[in-house]
Amino acid sequence: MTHSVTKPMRSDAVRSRKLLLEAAAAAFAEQGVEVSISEIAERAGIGKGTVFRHFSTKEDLLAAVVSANQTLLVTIGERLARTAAPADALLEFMAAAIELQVRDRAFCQVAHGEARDHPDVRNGLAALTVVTATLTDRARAHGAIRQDITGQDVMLLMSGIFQTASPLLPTQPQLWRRYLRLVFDGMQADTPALPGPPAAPQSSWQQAELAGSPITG
Amino acid sequence: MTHSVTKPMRSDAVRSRKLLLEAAAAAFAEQGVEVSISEIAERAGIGKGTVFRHFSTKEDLLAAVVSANQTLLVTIGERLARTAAPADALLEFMAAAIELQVRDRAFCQVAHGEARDHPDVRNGLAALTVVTATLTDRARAHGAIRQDITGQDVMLLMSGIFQTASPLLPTQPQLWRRYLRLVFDGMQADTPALPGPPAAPQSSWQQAELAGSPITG
Amino acid sequence: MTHSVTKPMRSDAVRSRKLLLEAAAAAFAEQGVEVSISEIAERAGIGKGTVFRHFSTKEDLLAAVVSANQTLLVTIGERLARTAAPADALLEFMAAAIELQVRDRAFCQVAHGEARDHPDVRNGLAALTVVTATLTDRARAHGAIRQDITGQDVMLLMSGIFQTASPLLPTQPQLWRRYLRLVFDGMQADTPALPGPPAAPQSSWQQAELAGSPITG
Amino acid sequence: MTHSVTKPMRSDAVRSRKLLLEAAAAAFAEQGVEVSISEIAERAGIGKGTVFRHFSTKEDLLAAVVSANQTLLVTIGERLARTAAPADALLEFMAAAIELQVRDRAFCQVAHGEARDHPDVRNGLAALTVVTATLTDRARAHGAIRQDITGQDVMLLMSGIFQTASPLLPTQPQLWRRYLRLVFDGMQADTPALPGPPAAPQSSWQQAELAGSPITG
DNA sequence: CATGAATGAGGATTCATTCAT
DNA sequence: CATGAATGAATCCTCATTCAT
Repeated sequence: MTHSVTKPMRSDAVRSRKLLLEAAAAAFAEQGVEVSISEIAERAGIGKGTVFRHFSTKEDLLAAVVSANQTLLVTIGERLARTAAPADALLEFMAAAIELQVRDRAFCQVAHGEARDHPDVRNGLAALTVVTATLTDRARAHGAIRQDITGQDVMLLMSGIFQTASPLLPTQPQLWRRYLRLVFDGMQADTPALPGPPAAPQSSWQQAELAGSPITG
Repeated sequence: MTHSVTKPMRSDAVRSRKLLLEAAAAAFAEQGVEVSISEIAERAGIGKGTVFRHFSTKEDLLAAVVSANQTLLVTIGERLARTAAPADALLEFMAAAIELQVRDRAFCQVAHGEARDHPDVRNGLAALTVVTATLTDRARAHGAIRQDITGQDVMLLMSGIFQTASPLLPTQPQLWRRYLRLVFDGMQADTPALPGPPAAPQSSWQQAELAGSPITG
Repeated sequence: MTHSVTKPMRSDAVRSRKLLLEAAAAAFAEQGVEVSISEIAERAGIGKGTVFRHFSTKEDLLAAVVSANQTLLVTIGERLARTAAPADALLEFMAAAIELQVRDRAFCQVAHGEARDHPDVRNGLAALTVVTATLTDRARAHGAIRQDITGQDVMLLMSGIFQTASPLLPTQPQLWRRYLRLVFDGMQADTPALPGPPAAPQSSWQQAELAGSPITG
Repeated sequence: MTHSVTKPMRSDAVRSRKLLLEAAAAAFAEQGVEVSISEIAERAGIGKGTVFRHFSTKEDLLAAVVSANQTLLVTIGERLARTAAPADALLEFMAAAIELQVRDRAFCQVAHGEARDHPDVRNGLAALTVVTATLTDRARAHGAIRQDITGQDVMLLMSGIFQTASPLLPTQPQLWRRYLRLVFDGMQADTPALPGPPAAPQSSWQQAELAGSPITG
């Protein structure tokens, strides 16, 4: 990940990389993963070749953008875990995650499998899983949410909420708050246990892949 | 809709069309709208040209698959509205919709704008909106859900739930039941009003298009 | 060409063939040789398969239409040769040919090589060449045109005139009369001999093909 | 037109573009507008993608080839207007135009409407119209041609002559001289006025389009 | 015999990626 | 090292022709 043993980047290369990542983040967010490398390069004001100098495939670039978001979220989650009360910390974390992602078309696609095999994305997801579990466990321990909710449930619910609100984002940019509130109410509901086991940990993605889709068979 | 005056289809054409629609439904569900016509044709065991004989563009084919799903849902919803108690009707309708769509990758993309301009899809959505509103209004009138939930909210929540559960579908095909329960609990919660206005009716999609995205600006 | 030894056509087949030829003539005239067999069949009110029952390739159909025009012209030319004065006969023949063809987009394309290899077209052209030469020779013998104009020249000039006027046909349908008059004046001009030899007889088309194009080489 | 502020093209791009334009000109000339991009690319010895890098549609490529010819002709005409006597200037201009175009199958198709809507072609045609009118007016003013011949007539006649001679080009490449002479004699003929009004100025093409074809109705 | 359903080769175009400048 | 020119595989779609009904 880091380049501590390699020669340090030239300053213009550093600048190019920054421009590229910003442009890519914006482009992926607006248009989804189908946006072309040409357009990203143009938005960054650099040449197409330079994109491939920094990231040897398009998927690497996407993974870099996605994992930067993941890292940011992890940081936010860790801070909240240290500074906020259990219930507040979890709710604020979910709000932050959703607000960050609701504007991001590519993130929805990633949630559905795009680039999920990339090491950086996988690592980011693992870190995110850890911090989400921490926050969830604290909230659960303090009775702020029902007993049968796991960190993995929370991760999926965050993803679901932004996807719920995403279609109407242009006209109702705050709609996600409505559904976050509703879902959080559900997370606190004092009703019989939720049906089925909680979501399995992330490694199930790999198993899923190996197993083949039950739809096809 | 019906073609009572038209000559009936030849049996081989009927068979081809059936194979095609099944193959297309499966392919779109598994791989999303990006799946190629060639692959669909191959899976159906027919020639590429035959696909275009039945649907003159790829988008028409997608719209046919999507609107068939929409029609099925509308039928289910209408039956439930006649036969089931208000709260049960709504819950069962949501369950049916989610179960039908959770397996469908293309449906997620449609929820995010793909093919939404196709007349068949638009009509299907309108019909779906009507029946969802009916069921929601009944449930609300009977006090089965909180007062500030609209049919449009329900449509978005259904879409969100299947998208929540979709990533883990291969290993945990029943996971959506968990989140449907949780959301339905949230829909019944006796807490202060949900923040913000409910989702605007569907026509806001068009307005959104005209208004341009606030993200880009 | 004729089917004297074969079984006579069924009356519905005769009717289909007539409808087909009329529709094809109109379609080729309006849209050129690129018009699709589907459209021709539809205009004729018959099935696509029936087109191929009557003409086993599209080129055969085109050749039939073209050679019907050629035959008609030959008939007109032969009558004029019998009934009109030499100069009038030639001028009227040219007028008839141009008027017939000026509306025909496909004919321009045939003039430039399309279907020229088809036996029927070749035969029609041969017959047309004969009658044109007859009329030209008579006119020349009577001093109605300059001595160095041949029948082949006249054939090419007819073709050129309708192509001159063709682009403006929609707005000025009578424009060809203007250029026929002008060319006919040129054919009578009392000036030094025209440069170069007259056009060679039609067989040169074949030689041309074998020789390859001087442009490419 | 010129790109004085733009970065100069890279030498390899210049070479590709030159190869492409030459190959395209030859291919369109020989085979007409129906020639495939694949074949053009192959003849140019470049990849298919490179064609689209230089011209974003096939029609743009065709327009580039056609308008290069138009520009060349305009230049020739303007020089002749400055340097030659009125009658000679017109005759030489017609000769140059015909010689340039007689080899060009695509040009015939353009004369019949192909690509006429492309801005470059339209502009080229307008410029060609202007210079032809200038030369024609001078010749008429000096009594070198009859009074009722307009520039528009001359443009159509040039087009007609090369189309007259085009079919026999491979075996008789100089045949057009024969018909140019004949037509020019006709343009000088001292006979009663030519029938009908002269050809309308070029804008009639547009009117024609709007009016619909009298053939179809 | 007529029909139109099925076919698949072929065409224009896009775009991630490679490589000469 | 940055650039953008070149590449060609892959995509959607058309249409002459074949063949089952």
